[in-house]
Amino acid sequence: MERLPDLDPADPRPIHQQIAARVREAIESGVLQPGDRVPGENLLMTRYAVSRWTAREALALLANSGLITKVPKVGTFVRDQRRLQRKPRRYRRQRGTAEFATEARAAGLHPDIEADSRVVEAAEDIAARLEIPAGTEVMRTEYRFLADGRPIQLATSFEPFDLTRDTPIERPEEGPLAGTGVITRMDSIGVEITRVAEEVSTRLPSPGETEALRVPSGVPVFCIHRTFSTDQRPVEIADIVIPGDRYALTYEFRVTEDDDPVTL
Amino acid sequence: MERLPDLDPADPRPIHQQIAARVREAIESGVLQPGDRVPGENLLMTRYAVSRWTAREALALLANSGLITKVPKVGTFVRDQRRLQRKPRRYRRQRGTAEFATEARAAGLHPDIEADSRVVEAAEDIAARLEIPAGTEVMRTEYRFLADGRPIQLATSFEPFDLTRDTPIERPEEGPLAGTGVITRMDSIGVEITRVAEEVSTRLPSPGETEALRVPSGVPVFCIHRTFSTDQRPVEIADIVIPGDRYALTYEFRVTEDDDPVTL
DNA sequence: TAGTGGTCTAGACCACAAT
DNA sequence: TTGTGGTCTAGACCACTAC
Repeated sequence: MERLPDLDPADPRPIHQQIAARVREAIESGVLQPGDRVPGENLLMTRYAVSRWTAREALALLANSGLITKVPKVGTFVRDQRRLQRKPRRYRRQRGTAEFATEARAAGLHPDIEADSRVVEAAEDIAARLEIPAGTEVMRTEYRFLADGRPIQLATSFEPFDLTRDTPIERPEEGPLAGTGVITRMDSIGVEITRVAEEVSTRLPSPGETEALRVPSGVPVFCIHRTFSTDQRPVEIADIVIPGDRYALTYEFRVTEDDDPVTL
Repeated sequence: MERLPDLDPADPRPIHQQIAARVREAIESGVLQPGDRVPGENLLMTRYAVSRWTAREALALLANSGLITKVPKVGTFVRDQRRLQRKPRRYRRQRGTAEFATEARAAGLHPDIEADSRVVEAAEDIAARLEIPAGTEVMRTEYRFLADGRPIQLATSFEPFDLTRDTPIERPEEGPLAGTGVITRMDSIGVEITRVAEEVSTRLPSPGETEALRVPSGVPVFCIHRTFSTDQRPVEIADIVIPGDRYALTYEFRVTEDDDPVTL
């Protein structure tokens, strides 16, 4: 019945770590395939003659490292580790469609975008990133990106309101240019975006993000701070949160001489 | 003595989650500052009249989300959430020094690099990324990057051995060009690198990485697959592992017309 | 020596899913 | 109905740190 090997009495590690190692080896060697049921708490208790806590802790180790998923009242299963999607990050003019929708369709998924815009006063950190005084009016837009109905990306963008006030693109996701992307929209009011900067960090999701993105426990998220700028000033910043298990971010450059900047 | 508020009997959440929420609020509100001691298991047991397990689970929740650090036999402390270092990613010729050493010195740290090179036969995945047949000889180099003696970055690089065999740069970290970076080294044998691609993913560290990088539990790592190419072919690939709590990756582009690629 | 977190036992009750 | 994981109690021994 049980494929898991015995423990090694000479192993100095705690028992729960040894049990976790046995299960891990079974997964990494392919004995247990993604989606397979992992021996549960009861099974581990009897198999290794340990208490509930020890078995539970062993599984917790694996769940926290993202190797397995616990489904309450159903069982524990090997997680699928594949990264299904890519996020090529290039920025071009005249795109005609926003990044996300293009990517999703390329992956055969039906994209959907929910957006909620309102004018707010810029907080300290937002103001600093937009290089405007704190308290200045900005248009803040919260996005939820859905693929086949599942939320897959969150973003909050800020645009200085003095730029877009009383223009057709006052609200990013309304009007004729909805869904075309920042560069196209800004172009339409004569604002030429020439630079993009992204700062990528990673962390475990907050409880709110766990819920909104439905990420399994133990899966980190990417957090991207993106800035679109003209030659003069930043004109849009966005904070983007992406599940780390479903995306890889790709960046490409061309190497140039000396102090000349990079290109692809 | 205790600043933590009482629990709400009407709260439907499990007790350990409620306790974790109280501690979390104390940290996020600034009552507990980074480095401060967090109420330990014994204190939580008496404060909320719960068992050891409940108190422990509450702290485990916070530790797994990276908010606190448990130090065995010493106590539990609020983790410093600041990202101390940046990793500007630009690639230029004639750099003279490898990326890492420059970055570290800029941050006032003493850099140190350990490297171990050997010739191996390329496995399937490595061969595919280098666009060579599997089994071809490659020079594989394992790096450990230290800052002030602490390991802070791991990398494994692969170079097709037919390129560098019997040249002064056969082993990347030996000879006169040690520490100068791939672009400079390849230049010296007439191989002109013109493109760089990075694919960034994130995950929780493997047990080995946890140990090698000494990352606290609950901290994800960046995993970067980097490819240096000439106009003809890939000439170096590297898998880089970086603690996610100490680095942010920055990428900058210049926006270009239509199908023209990106630049900074 | 007192206090900490690490590890572990041996129980218990629960709601829910699968059957 | 059975089995699952979720939650929780009430103990225990340990090694190590701080004092």
